[in-house]
Amino acid sequence: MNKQKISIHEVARLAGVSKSTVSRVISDKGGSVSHETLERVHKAIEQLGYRRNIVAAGLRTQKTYMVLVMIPDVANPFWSEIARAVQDTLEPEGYSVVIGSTCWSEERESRYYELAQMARFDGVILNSVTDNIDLIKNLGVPAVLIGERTAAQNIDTVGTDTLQATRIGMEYLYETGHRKIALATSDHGSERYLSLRARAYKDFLHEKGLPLDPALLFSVNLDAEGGQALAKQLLGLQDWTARVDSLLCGNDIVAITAMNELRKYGIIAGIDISIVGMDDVPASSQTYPPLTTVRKPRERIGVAAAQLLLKRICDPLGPVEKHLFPGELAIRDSVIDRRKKR
Amino acid sequence: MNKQKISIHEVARLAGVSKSTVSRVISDKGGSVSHETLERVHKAIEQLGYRRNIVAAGLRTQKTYMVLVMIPDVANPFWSEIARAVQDTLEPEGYSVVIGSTCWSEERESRYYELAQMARFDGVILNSVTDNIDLIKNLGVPAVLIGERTAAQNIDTVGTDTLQATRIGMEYLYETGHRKIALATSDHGSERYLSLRARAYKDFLHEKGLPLDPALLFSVNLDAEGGQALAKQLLGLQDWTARVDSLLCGNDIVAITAMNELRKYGIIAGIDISIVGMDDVPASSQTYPPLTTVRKPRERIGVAAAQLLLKRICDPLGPVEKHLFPGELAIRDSVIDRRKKR
DNA sequence: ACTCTTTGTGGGAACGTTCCCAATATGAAC
DNA sequence: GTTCATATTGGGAACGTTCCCACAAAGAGT
Repeated sequence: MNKQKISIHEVARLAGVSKSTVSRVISDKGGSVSHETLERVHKAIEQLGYRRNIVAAGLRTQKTYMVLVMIPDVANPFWSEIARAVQDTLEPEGYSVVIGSTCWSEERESRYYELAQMARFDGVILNSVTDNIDLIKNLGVPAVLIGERTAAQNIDTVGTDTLQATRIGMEYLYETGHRKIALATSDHGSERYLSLRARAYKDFLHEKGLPLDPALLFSVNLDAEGGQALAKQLLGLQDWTARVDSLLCGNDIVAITAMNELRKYGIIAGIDISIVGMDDVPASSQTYPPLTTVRKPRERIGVAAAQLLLKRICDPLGPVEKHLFPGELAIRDSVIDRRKKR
Repeated sequence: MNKQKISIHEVARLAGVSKSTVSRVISDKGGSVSHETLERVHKAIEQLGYRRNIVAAGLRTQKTYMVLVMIPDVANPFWSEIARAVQDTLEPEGYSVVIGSTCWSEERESRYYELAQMARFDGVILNSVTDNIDLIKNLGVPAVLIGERTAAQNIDTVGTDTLQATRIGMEYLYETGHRKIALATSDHGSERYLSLRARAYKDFLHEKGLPLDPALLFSVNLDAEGGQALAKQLLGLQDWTARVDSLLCGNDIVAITAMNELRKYGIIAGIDISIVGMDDVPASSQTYPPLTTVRKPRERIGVAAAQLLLKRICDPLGPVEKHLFPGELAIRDSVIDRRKKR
């Protein structure tokens, strides 16, 4: 908190130039300033300890060069790695990236939506739990969605191909001899994971001529508590050992905590039941046993989201784009090879 | 991107009042406006789809009501939980909290320092790797440090009592019969963890009359790679099994990855070697075996940091405060009870 | 010498909001 | 009726920077 006001006026006075010249020296756009004048201004800046007020610049230029990345769960490395990739991509372009943590809360989302609407950010990259897609569309600021939303056909979107990712998890379980596969996904947002993953799951079962047991479709929060709940629900399923030989989870956090919860009851992943995660966060290779999972290419997602946002900032009226990247299997030790038993 | 300019002037015109009256309606400070006028203004706002420009308000009031939390490793739940506590504390006070992820990079820190200096944030809460403490002191914006820095005696600080936290880890190991304790800490920042934890470590050994083997002081990055490096360095230590019976790690991430790395060589935590972590992040109870660790009260840290920042914003010249909270043991299964063998 | 182009500089106004102060009206107390 | 206090409103200026446009000077070409 400087007691002495130091704006470009004071710098201009000391350097013996106009405020326009000072502005030309300090602003990103610049302009022609002679070398001699440049030095005089820089010396005055240093002498006075002047610091540019970018709020003022932002008001004049209508640009803040700040981008908000709204992520629902900071503690999940999946999201933090996406944020990092966004950062790596946007910073060289002159943008500062900050993270808004929404904690899966619609109220917290609203708070950041308000900031975005009120000229605080030049763009927003987000994953959202809101059912009110129009809210995102009407932000009045360039936005890129991470993760498929069937209701968001006219918002730029980047993500993993949920159908394909779920499918390769199912395929791997099938190929390793599993026939009684349970699916654990999320009921956040009515048209989200539930329908896409459930669809892939049902399609696959149908394609292989396997029966669909609706009770094997679990809906839990995609966090640690959800993983614990999943284990409990599974154990509470009547005659579950006869009905379930494997579990495909909506993310690694759920898979890991379910795995550890089941161990408390003597049920060991990779021995008694097979478990497959989704994401391939760093922790999944650190579990015991290491978790087989479907890797989501989060760096690619982050980079693509950032690039799409840059494009949208340059051309607000350009065509909507959607980039879905395939997942890939990361085979570790949590899946039993049941083919030996056939 | 509205094509039609809608500022308070347009609202005022439609509502048949002055811009001052519109400002009184929309601004946080408010002012007296008759009920009838209030409704007219609100109707005009809705009709025009007006959105307040808080960048403009920020320039006038010299306040943005945004607080930056700079954290070095978003993927470490320790930091994300602190950020959440900060958020929970500051949001009801009218501040919006955003996270700047520095990724242990001094260059990235600098970037956010610049934003802070240039009037973008009302306050900053940070952990920092920079050796240039004056940089933080001269931010010109209220700042609260998380984590002890001996060089930062005149910056508000909140953290865990590193000496005490290290001590109770050592005590627990000692009481369970360990006499050859190795310490893994970080060399980030020359006066940081290394000296405080090393000091507590050396003091404790001295107090118990135990010999100090300098080779048992490991310095690694406090991340997953560091944990792997730690395991390798330990195994590369000549005659290590005779020299080390336990390992106190600088954080849980290091402990967990070291534990898993050692397992690859048939060395099992809780059976062949004892391992204690630091932090008690959620993952530490999910390991196999679950990790004994020193819990850092991150919610308390986050709340205290936020409160200290509020105080600093209100009174920039008030006395410097420092709050160090004690760690507490979270005893799980990674420590061998060696007392039976004495 | 004259014309054209480029470089460099300065002043004014814009950006959108808030706050200060003056003016007016109303109500209560004497 | 007079005085005082409060509620309400409006206009101007401030906040700090950028950009537009005008002007002057210098250099190159004819």
